[in-house]
Amino acid sequence: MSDYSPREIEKKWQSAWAKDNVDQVTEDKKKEKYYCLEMFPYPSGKLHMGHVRNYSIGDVFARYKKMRGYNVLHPFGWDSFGLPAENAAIKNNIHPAQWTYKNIDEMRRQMKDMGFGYDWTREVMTCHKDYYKWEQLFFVKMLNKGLAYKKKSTVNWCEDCKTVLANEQVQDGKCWRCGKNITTKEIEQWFFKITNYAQELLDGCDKLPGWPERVLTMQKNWIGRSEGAEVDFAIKGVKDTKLRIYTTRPDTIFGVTFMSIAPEHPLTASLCKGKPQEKEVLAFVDKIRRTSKIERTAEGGVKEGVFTGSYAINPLNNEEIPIYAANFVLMDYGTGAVMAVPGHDTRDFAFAKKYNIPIKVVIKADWMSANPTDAELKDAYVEPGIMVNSLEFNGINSELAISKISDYIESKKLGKKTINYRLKDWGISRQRYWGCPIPVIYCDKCGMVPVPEKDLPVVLPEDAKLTAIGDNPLSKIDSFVNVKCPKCGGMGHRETDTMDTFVESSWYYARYTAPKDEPSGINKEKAAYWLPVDQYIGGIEHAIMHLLYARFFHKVLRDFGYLTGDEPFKNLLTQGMVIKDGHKMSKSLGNTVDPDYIINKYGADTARLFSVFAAPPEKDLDWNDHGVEGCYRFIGRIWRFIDNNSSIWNEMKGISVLSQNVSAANLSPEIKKLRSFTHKTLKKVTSDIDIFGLNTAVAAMMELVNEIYKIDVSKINKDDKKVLKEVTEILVLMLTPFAPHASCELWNELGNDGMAIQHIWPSVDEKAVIEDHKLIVVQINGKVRAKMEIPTGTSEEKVKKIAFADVNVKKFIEGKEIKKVIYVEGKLLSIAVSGS
RNA sequence: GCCCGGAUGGCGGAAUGGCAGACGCAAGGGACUUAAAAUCCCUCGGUUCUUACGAGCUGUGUGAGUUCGAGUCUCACUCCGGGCACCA
Repeated sequence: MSDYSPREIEKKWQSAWAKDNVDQVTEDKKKEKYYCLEMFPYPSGKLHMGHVRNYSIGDVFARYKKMRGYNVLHPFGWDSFGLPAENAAIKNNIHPAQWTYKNIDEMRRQMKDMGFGYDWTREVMTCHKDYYKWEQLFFVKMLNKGLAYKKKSTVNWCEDCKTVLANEQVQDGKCWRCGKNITTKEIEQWFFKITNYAQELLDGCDKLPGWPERVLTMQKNWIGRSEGAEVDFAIKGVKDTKLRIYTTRPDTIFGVTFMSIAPEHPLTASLCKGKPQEKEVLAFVDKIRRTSKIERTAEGGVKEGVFTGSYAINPLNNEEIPIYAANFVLMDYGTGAVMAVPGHDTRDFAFAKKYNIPIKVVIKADWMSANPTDAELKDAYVEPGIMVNSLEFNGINSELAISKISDYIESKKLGKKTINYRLKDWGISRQRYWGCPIPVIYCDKCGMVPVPEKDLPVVLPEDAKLTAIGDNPLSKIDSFVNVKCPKCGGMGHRETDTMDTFVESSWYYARYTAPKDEPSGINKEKAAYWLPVDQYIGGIEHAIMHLLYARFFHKVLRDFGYLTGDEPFKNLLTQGMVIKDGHKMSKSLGNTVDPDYIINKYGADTARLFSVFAAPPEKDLDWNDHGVEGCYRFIGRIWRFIDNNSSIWNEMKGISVLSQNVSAANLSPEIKKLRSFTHKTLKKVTSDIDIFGLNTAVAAMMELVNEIYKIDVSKINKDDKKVLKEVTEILVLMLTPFAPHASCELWNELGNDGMAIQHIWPSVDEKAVIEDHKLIVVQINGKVRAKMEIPTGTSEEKVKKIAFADVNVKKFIEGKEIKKVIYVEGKLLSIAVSGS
């Protein structure tokens, strides 16, 4: 063997693996399955270190599981629809498809250079009709079930470019292309009724013990279940119309001193009609309508409102209360109208102070008087307390009053108890070209008609002219738009909206189980064998949207009979970002590191090793070029050790030594110690990988190599050599998931046939791990004063006796009173003393 | 504003309530070499005392607390990062 030159051996092994199809899997009922999945990438053009890290973590884990004997599904694909392809198309005058496929080819080459063990026969590309036609089928089914529907909704709109803008295309409230202030526009859009599943998605959070707690917390908060009541307030001087509000605090209803309604509320216009305030209110509504969604939420909490001129009547005490239109009330949450209680809500309090609205206390804390002065009431009192100023409810606890008042409201038919969710339906319409066409045709006679299953896929036409201005390019392709109605045969026109790319990534994990399958898109038997995904790995940025949408889709596909089980991902690992120079690595900041450079200089094994060694997977990784060198040296040290001792491996050729029962009698003490250390390391590496402690697993292997280097190989006997081979084999096998190329090479160099990656994971010789001596630390008043090597199993009495005989211990307890002695078996003796 | 994280040497990081700083990087020293690179070995939180061997004190963002014992648990605070849909 020669010097470690990674690129040569990596190419050699990559082609050997490909030739033998080592990573292809089929359903095998005899083996336990394991589905390991990393989030698929958007083919932006080049792999970045974030990808390298994500896929290295996944590959270590998948290879480890294979060595543990599982039937491992480890697939890969491309999330290949989306906005960047359209932008590139406009900028470089290249078709989005061409740009995308070119990027995929380049990135696939890089992925293969990294030596990731994917079953490439299962590769999917979401922009291919063989993938998205199934999505169109699911859409039609959802439409028929009422899970897909259309409603009016607002989008960012640039008046100059006459185009809809994604949030990303709005910068500081301005159009990124022309710089003009953007406005909003109401258009008909498609939605998925994810809210139908709100409760199940919430309940499911408690059935996912393999997910990080913080991701579940975020999802729960996002779904945002709240219990409250809807109450109808009459409007003074208006007969049939009532103003319906939603509140989570019915206990504060006697403290209402004004009402806030959303500017877009359908009643706003009529409430101010003919009043002196009409002009002002309409101007306010117009201003809010024109502010973009982003701006409106990014205003930094400036609360604004105008009095509409109308009054509502509190149904519980008949008080007249002014109605305000307010910028902070949202039309798409609750009922779009809020009863405002400044005495017990901080936001209402601030608003009341600003507009000089009275503040009324209805819940009293111990320190409060029933009618506190302004000086006394510096802020809203939001805690529970005793009810006051609330007629027959006075004197009871406010928490009890919530249900009492709700019951009262229901019994008097003034409103009803309700459960609300913050979760909104998922808007999937995009006025974009590079996406999955929504399979619907509009006919003057028959109305909206879904495309029949036999006519799917609705193929995205290739001859689109992409520009940054004007309507969706699809709407300008006559051959696409003008089609016959599937129902009556008369002329109709196609829907030109395409779907949000989150739709593609919501079910790809299921498609991988049978990626070529016809005619249903998901093969039930194969999906049932492989799903759920046992380990899902991806960035924390997908903690809410992607993961929630995929969970939703899984439930929908389950209800359609495609899938079994309620959840798609059993265990989830959210990995941190790759940081350089204090910032997230990104093209725009110019602090990217090219993986090709690392691979060419140090090899894929080093790149893989470093990306899992430098930080624990869940944490952000601070990239440092020097650190890479250390991992390269580590592989080099193993390489040289094996190379320098080839005579030993030759001598041992054909002798199986792995985890043998070695008779300790003939071994020299150092070798005996080394064997024990090796099995301890194996135990640690195994349990570390199981819990994704990949950085400490690598550190443990480095320690083992340091120990191996302490052995003087020239002085060891024949039995010692056997053990040395065992030790080295265990090391190489442990290294295999991390650095598969070098490991395969070294495995053969040790005189073994076959591939290390197909070898079974070594097992721990528990006997070798047992220690005959234990190190006992002696603490006096919490400070370490002595360390003692004591034979394992020594009695507490004897340990104490030895400790108290220690010179240093004596020094620190001399002349002092011993208050307490605590012994922790085989570990520590703690002595508490007092006095001087 | 709300929610979720985090803070340990010059740096990345390690530590079931039990020896703080494993492992790696950087730095310094030595061996090998004509030399350099590579490699191999040693030292490496701060500080005081000691010729030395060594011994002591101090130290995990700040301040309290619980405990024989706290980086780890509790409370209050400071700073940093991430997320957000002003949620009635």
